[in-house]
Amino acid sequence: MAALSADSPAVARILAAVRAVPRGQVAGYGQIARRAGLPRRARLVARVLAGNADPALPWHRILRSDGRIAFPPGSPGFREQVRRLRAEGVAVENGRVRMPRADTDLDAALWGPDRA
DNA sequence: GCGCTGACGCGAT
DNA sequence: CATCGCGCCAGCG
Repeated sequence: MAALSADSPAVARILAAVRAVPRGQVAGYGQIARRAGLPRRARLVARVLAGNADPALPWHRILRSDGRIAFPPGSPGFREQVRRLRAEGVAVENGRVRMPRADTDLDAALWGPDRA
């Protein structure tokens, strides 16, 4: 059967975290894992997405922590992801996306919102 | 049971 | 800012 237990609570949380990413926005694998309550499981997130069968799942909004597309440049998955992101208005340059910093909140807390 | 591989992450160079 | 190397976890031969 499924390599990954689709009914596993961990997997369910991961999928939920992925679906929680708003349209036109992106998130990192590690970020998703963290939101799912599974720190250090970024690779697990990747594996879950690889095995997903839900066309409604916004898997294309998931990128590496540095904003880079996880697929090898030029590969089918790569092009498809770029295509979907651009369709949502996300600027993709050279296979990468400007990430709004995972810790903007912390930065604001330390330096102040008007510091920028 | 062991070792390789991968849609990862982060610090060091 | 681009690369390299090492660490982490889970699936598969």
